[in-house]
Amino acid sequence: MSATKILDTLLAISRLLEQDQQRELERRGLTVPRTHLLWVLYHGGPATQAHLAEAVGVTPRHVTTLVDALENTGFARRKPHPSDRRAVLVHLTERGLSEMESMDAEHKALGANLIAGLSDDTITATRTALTQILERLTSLVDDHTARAESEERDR
Amino acid sequence: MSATKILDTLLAISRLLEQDQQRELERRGLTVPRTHLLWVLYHGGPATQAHLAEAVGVTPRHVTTLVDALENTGFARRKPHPSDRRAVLVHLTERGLSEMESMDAEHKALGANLIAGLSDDTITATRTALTQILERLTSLVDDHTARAESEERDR
DNA sequence: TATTGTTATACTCTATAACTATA
DNA sequence: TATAGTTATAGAGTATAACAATA
Repeated sequence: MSATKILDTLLAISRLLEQDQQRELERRGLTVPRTHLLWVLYHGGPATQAHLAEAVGVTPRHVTTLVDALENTGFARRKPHPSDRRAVLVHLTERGLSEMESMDAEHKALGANLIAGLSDDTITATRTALTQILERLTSLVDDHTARAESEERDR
Repeated sequence: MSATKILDTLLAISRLLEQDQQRELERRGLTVPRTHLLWVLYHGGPATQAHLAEAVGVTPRHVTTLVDALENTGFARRKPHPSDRRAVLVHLTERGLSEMESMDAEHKALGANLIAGLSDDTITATRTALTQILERLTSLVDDHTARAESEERDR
């Protein structure tokens, strides 16, 4: 009984989730990074590109590319910032908003569907395990980040 | 207690696993798709590019690009196919082999690390839940694939 | 002087179509 | 005629560096 069984199953689930997500997005004319940006707008309201770069975790330059694409496909729009003439505010169009709403609903349905039929005990134990795994992974990634940064400083 | 809690945790874990993996690969001078190809060579031995395209799930043309990159960085090599002069056999270099071995070891260590300290009952329940989730996701993706294909035929 | 966004350039992943050499 | 791999072309994600306009 290999110790990596759970990790392997998690990885298999990750791949399928990503695969399914990508297909659903493609069907709507979206991509993962663009949707990530829309998601930030959906939850945080109109924002400057500098803010979006920070929130999505890409360079400000790349936000320009993503917003260009989202404007061309009608999911978002730029408008001038009311008080800072350097900046723009990016906001969802009606189409962008309704896509986000329906994706939100699909997400909730999927979550319920995947665990339907499992006993309460099983669900509770799973939640416990996943929470620990998430914590360990988080600290692991933090460690690696710290190490990478210290290596960078050494150069 | 939202029904999407487990799904959200799974998604968070997926993101971290991918993030950590990408950083480890970058440190070694690899990318995810290139590593996927090396992984196939590691487990299946030398292979033609046509076979790799099938195994990795990309176009034969793209295998050319990936193998070019792996040759340039010294992880794999092409050699002529002994009996078919059209084909080449791609095989790991020593460097490619040793990287795969160390990644394999790290993968096993990570799997053990993430669940260390959890009770046997918790682990068993988690395994049950993840197995069901994986099954449901698989059939869901299959459904979506079938639907996409039938839509394609309608065009 | 610092910040916001954009032009310029480059690398990687990925695909389709057309072509060459060989089966 | 079919198969293996490559040249040609293109779209998307992503980054750095240099630059304009504004703060």
